[in-house]
Amino acid sequence: MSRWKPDAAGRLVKAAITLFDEHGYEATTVAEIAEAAGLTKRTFFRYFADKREVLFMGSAELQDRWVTAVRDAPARAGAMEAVDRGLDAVAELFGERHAFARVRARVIAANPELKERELIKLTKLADALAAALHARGVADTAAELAAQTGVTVFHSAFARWVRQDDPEALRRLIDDSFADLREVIAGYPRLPEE
Amino acid sequence: MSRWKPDAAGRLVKAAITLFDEHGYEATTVAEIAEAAGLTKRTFFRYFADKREVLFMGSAELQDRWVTAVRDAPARAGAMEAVDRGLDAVAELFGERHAFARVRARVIAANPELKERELIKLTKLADALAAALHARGVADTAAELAAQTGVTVFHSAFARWVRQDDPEALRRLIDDSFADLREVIAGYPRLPEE
DNA sequence: CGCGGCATGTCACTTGGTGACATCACCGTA
DNA sequence: TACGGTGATGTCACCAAGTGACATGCCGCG
Repeated sequence: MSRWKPDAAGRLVKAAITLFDEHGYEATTVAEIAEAAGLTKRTFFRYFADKREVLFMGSAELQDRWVTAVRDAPARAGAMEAVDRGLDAVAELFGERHAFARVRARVIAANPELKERELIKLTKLADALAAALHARGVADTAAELAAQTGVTVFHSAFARWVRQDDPEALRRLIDDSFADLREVIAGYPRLPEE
Repeated sequence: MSRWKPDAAGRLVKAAITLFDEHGYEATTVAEIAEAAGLTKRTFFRYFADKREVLFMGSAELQDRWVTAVRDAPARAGAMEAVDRGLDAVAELFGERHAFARVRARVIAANPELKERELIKLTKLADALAAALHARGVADTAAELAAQTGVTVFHSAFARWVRQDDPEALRRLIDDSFADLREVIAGYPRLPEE
């Protein structure tokens, strides 16, 4: 038996999400989380840069999958299509984590600090996607906008996914968002009256 | 002569942006800002909920103008067009603040915490716009997407505006972003090859 | 056997942020 | 003129996030 119980980071995440869900994010101190995981505050900060970060471990994996899929999309696929390919991989990734995602989403929704962190993660994700598109030869601004649009669509669909019960519904919800977006954009500009 | 020097909030903002620009955001303490403004730390927190907020006083005005313009757009204007109407008002608002906006943008860009705050302000802005669109009869998801898209376009254009020298260029840059976006979206989906 | 690395603990410290209470010029009113 | 209320500010004590320096002690390796 080794000196320490294994998976310290995992224990911290689990303890954190449990306590956040029970008592709220603000009311939970890092010391409490650490204690619940059988560790100390100092150790918590060795694994996570700050208190919020404990809820965002998985975001790197999301980004990796999506970016990889964009890079590997067929050369003839346009920017938006390449982005959409990534969403297949992403939807699959979340399929089995519906329950966890729901709790996590509830905790995040209840706290502005956590929403901020989520938004910056999404922005970094968009930046990474834009870079991947750029590498495919998409022009600068177009890459940026296609990436940001893909993230927006995903975010919108994800929000609905955690509000309903079917873990398999994510891909369909994404398609719905895409369709709505296309309609919204297609309708503009109308005849610029004046 | 009144008991206190006037415009405490304004003095705090000015002191803060100066110090942030000179020494960096993190290296500047709230106590230092307050002292530079001839006040105390406690008073700083009476005007601003936290240290970041001192850089985001103006965002309420941006939101008000945009939302108002959306509400007042002609009834027959579509969602995206109503959003675009607001951008006229917004572009005008920023015309005379190019210099200040540049310093502020530099400070924000240099610090992740501040970027987070900016993102959540933009999200709240998008939410407010979506609500205004909803009030115009636009369907839920469509309103959300149109609003978020408008904010994305604005943000992209704004970032380019502070990187160049012409204070009047904002509206044109917005139009450029819009054009790029339309092109990106219009190209998708191609034939969904299998 | 001994030694060094590495995950963790201990401790002291800075800073953001808050609650409770004190201060005191200004203003209206008797 | 005196007097009491109001409101912006100051003072003080405190909590929690986050960090740097250093201590500890199993584990594996020579």
